[in-house]
Order: sequence, then structure tokens, then C-alpha cells
Amino acid sequence: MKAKKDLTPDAWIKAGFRALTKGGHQAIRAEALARDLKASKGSFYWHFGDVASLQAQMLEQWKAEASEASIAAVESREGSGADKLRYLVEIVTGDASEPYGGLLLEAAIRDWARYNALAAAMVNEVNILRIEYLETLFRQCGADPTVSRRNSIILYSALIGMEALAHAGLADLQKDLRCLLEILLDSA
Amino acid sequence: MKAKKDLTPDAWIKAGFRALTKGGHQAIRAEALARDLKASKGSFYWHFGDVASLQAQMLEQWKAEASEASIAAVESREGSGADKLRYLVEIVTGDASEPYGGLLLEAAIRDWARYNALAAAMVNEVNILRIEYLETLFRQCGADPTVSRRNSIILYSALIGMEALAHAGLADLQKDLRCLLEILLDSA
DNA sequence: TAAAAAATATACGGTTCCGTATAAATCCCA
DNA sequence: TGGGATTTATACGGAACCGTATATTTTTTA
Repeated sequence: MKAKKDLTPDAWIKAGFRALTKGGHQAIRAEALARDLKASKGSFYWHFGDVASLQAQMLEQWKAEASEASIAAVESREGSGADKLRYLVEIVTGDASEPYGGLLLEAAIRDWARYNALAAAMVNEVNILRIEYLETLFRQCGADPTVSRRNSIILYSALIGMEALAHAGLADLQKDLRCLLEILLDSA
Repeated sequence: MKAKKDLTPDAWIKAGFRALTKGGHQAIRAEALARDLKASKGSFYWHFGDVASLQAQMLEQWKAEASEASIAAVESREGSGADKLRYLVEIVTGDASEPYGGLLLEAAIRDWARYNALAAAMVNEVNILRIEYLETLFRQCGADPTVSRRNSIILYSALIGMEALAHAGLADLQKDLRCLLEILLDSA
């Protein structure tokens, strides 16, 4: 009468993200995930051809969500470009649901991208979309295209770098990034 | 007539840094390093008790060098605080002059720190020293302590983040960081 | 309700690594 | 030049993993 475990591919993908966040991309292993799900790797290999296939699906899923989530939240609000930028910073740095929001996962994926071409491609696509979106917001503040692009790169870079410092308490992600935003908005 | 290979501990440490830069911290493995050095792992285990011991020595060595190299180069020069900051940005983004392969190695160690307590401790120490040094330079520019600290964190964070973007050509490390520095210097 | 399909479990051979034990080579020096 | 110390190589057992092959169980359906 034991129920089938009903492991969907998505359950494995979620386990993959857990492993990735906790142990880095090398921790995404069929047998380790099976242990996590209290299943056997036979089950894993029924759903996926190999580990690389799971990883590819993880990256696809991340790309789809990472590109849209925050942007959609900001765009659903009315306000000036500066307001949207401020709100975006709050969302991205606040995000109390998970510890440091998706930033821990983001960092793990960024690390992954250093040693894997597919991950690098995905991260690059996401980076481009986000920077382009930031550009549009800075332009809405009246900055010219060159400055908008520069500001976007600076703000986005600082977010990435601050996350690493914030863990050790060296930076206050929310406060420091907010501060940088105001400096950039004033510098035009 | 074969000469003894005369592998010093340092040769293994250098091989460790090569592996780290190329494949991440998981690539620091006794047998892999032995292959790289065309030696056997028996030799490795004569010099080191285990892999963790090699890793610890790598981190110690990196910490010692990373804390001093750039700072010493800047301090050997005469000039205002702003001049020193500009020169520091040039040096650090120039990459080629950096010991141990520069920013790529740094990034690999930062990744390592996410999953290893000792690496995290070392990176934290280095971060603190660097940020404190940046603070002194900003104060020499006339900024008050609070602003100096904020600027230091922002500049340092942006360096870390931009390195990731620069690989894909999304950022021009030297140009964009130089630009940020000027914005920070003006914002006071 | 029995056969087919779907999902999971187990068993296997192969690879790579770890760390130890032991053998072999090389160097030093008395 | 020969024996002890140093350094490197080889051989071993054990662990974790991959991917496949083969049961076994559960669900569906005819």
C-alpha cells in the first residue's frame, strides 16, 4: 500500500537548487540528490538522461525566473524612474523570504558559470537583460544613454560584490546599495 | 642519471593555485596535481599530510601576498589620496602585474570561501585590511569617516562584481571602475 | 482483474579519488 | 664507495560517484 513517491522532474530540480546553494555546482550529483529525496538514483535516471541534463534544466528554469521576477514586480508599480530604481533596490536586497533572497543561489550560479560554458551563457543572458532594464530606468531619470549604461553596470556590479561582503557583516547590502543609487542619481 | 625532481612544497602550492584558478577549489586534488607536475602522489604525501594541509598553506600564502602587494605599490608613490586611489584602480584592474594571476585567482578564492570556513576567514581578513586602507585614502581626500567607509565598500564591491561582468565583455573593468571612483570623489 | 505502462529500487562494472604502506630510486657524507 | 637519509614511485584498500541493466513495485487501462 505504499504510495508511489511521485517524484516529478521538478522535485529533482528543486533538490538540485538546494544542493547548488549549499555546496556549489559540484554538489549537484545524482546519488546525493537521491539521498536528499530519500529515493534511489534509479528514479533519477528515469526522469533525466544524465546529470548534465538536470543541470541544463536547472539553468533554463533559473534563467526564465531570474529575468522576470524582480522586473515584473517593479513594472507593476507606478512611479518615476528613480522611484522604480529605489523600489528595485529594496526588493533585491530585502527579500526576507529566503536568507539574502535569491542572492545566495545567484552567487552559486555565478560561481558555476566560471567553470561551465552553459551556465556562463545563461548568466550572461540574464546579466544583459537586467542591465538593459536598469538602463531604461536611468534614462527615465533623464540620464543620457552613456551615463545610463555606466550607472547600470556600476549599480549591478556593486550588488554582486556587496553580497559577498554582506555575509561577513562588512557591508549592509540594503543601506550601502541604496546609498550608491542616490549617488548615481545625483551624479547626472 | 635521472635527477631527483626536487619538488618543493612551493611547487605543489603553485600547482594548487593553477588548479584552483582553472577548475575551482574542488580541482585541488592530490592525484590531479601530481599529474600536472608529472610526479606521483607518493611525492605529494611526503610533503603534505593531506590535501587540506596544502589548501591551508595556499590560503596562508595568498593572504600574506594579497594584503600587501597592491598597497605597498601604492604607498611607495607620493601623491594625494585621490592620486593614490586612481593609481590603485589602475593597478588592480591592470591584472597582469598582480601576483598569483590576479583577479581570476581572487574570484576562485572568493568562491571557495562560500563553502569552506578557513577560506572564508582568510578572505574576510583580506577584505577588512583592504577596505580599511581604502578608508584611509578617502579620508585623505577630505571625506568624513562615514562617507569614507561607504565609498570604500562601494568601490571594493564594484570591483568584485565587475570582474564577473568583464569576462563577458559587459563591463570594461578599468574604465568603469575609474569612472565610479571619480563619481565617489565628486560626491563628497 | 490481468496485462501493460510508469515509476522506483537494487545490483553491477568502471572511474577517480583518498590516504597508507611499501618499494625503489637518488642524494649525501663518512 | 657504501650505508643512511631523503625523496619519489608503485601498490593497495576503501569510498563516492556515474550510468546501465535488471528486478520490483505501483498505477493505469483494457
